[in-house]
Amino acid sequence: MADSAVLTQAIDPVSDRAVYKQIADHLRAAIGRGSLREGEQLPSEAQLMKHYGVARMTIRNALRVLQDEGLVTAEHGRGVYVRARPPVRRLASDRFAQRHRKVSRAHPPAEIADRLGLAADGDVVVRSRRYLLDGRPVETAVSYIPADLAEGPPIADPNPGPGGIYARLEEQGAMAAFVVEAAQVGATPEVDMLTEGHTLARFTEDVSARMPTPEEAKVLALRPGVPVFHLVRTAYDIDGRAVEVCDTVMAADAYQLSYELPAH
Amino acid sequence: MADSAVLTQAIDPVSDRAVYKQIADHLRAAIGRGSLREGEQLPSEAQLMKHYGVARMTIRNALRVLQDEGLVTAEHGRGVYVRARPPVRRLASDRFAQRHRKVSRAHPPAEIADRLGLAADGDVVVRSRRYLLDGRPVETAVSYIPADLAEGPPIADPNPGPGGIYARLEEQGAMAAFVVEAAQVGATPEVDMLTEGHTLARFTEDVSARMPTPEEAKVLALRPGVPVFHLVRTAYDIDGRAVEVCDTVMAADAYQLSYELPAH
DNA sequence: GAGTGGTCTAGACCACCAC
DNA sequence: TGGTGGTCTAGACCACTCT
Repeated sequence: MADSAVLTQAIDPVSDRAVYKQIADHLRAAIGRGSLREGEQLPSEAQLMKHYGVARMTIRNALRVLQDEGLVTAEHGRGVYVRARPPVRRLASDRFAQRHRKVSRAHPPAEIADRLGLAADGDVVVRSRRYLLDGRPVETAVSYIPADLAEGPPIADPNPGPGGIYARLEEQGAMAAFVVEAAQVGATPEVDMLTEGHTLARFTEDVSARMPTPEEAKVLALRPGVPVFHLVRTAYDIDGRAVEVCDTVMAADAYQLSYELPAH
Repeated sequence: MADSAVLTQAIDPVSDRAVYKQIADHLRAAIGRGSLREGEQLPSEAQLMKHYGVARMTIRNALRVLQDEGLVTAEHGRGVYVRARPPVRRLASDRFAQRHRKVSRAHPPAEIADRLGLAADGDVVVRSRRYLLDGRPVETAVSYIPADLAEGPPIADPNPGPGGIYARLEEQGAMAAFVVEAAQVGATPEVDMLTEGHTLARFTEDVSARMPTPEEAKVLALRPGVPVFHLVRTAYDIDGRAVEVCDTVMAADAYQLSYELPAH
């Protein structure tokens, strides 16, 4: 563990700045200058109480600040550790494994129906899946395709069988398969199925970032202080019809989205 | 204020789930089903203590959970309020005002030099600016241009004068101006200057999301629980040379990034 | 069993806001 | 001036981890 001697500064109790914030500042500075290195354990709460001469809640408030900033993580019964900065990972799609595929037919949420140009009671085929990166769930995705565009057994079968969706589609002959690669995003390698005559022309992607809902935090096993990307991709055919909306939530510490844009 | 009668459920003190989490669950559900509406004030801490029969710290822990999730905001001396969900704002560039322009010449950080294909001691022109949206600072941006590509008075002058940068460039005749619009992003309307012969061909944008550093939170006046977008855009000319790197931090509650991608 | 962080109590004083 | 949230104290018991 880090010796608490690395924390030489004293607290000014008459300062306007709250004591717990001053302590957070000290600890943050110690991390910043490398006195506390990545992965290293911080002094325990008891040690910090003694070192700074304050009550436990004050120490805990200071540590909470650092946790909220994503600088440290607390591990119950073990200690508080300096967190490695979220790694910048370029995604290679082959590192992904898909699990928990689910296909169903339903009425779409209003916002989705709107994007698809459907009536609120229009039928869509819904495909949900979860992506794993090195065994960790990092992304959930739900795609919606108007029911009249998605037909036949493949869409109803979560497991396309040997050769994947391509093979099934070619056997049928009546379907066209499109590899949907969102430019350089790589984040959402996707195969979608549309009935013949619908050639994909373009996509739009709307990207938001926010803190996760409790459910998202649970599903994605997110540590406190990790936001999520919320990405909504709409695919249009050459007639300008929206043929798919894909709604994706990603753990932001596992992704860097990369886009390639023409200067035009 | 919301009547605390909207919170009808009781706490199970023998449950495994921590009491403060149960209380957070109750309040979250009340917000979710609309019993507590956007902008509405929650019962005060004192009322909640009485209602749930717990100590103040327990209530405060519950409220902290909701704050971290971005569902409520506390206002000192006033109360705790249900927060409006981060508005989806399509950006119109004319809503932006630029302030605090600063132009300087320096050695670039290692990562920037790397992207520009420069030696670590190479000179770059650095332009910093801050964008305001409805008077609120929502974005800070720093762009780096290799010094040998950016020449003459305009680049050294934060205030280009009447007619803007274009006019100055045309007067000089030796420079070409490029309007750099990151496709549909709209987030970073940008005018860059390059010496003649450098025609922009494409951009890459790398997008991350994370919690802000304390400094970023201060500069962008971020409320707790609001992450930031970190966007690094690199511009390439037709020869494949990186001619500008723009490093941008944006308040995630003020932005939705929109990208238009060809299906190719 | 010893040490760690997680939760909770029951107080206290303060700064800020609205009336 | 009274009510609000912000900070802080000094305890307590618990669950978890490691040895």
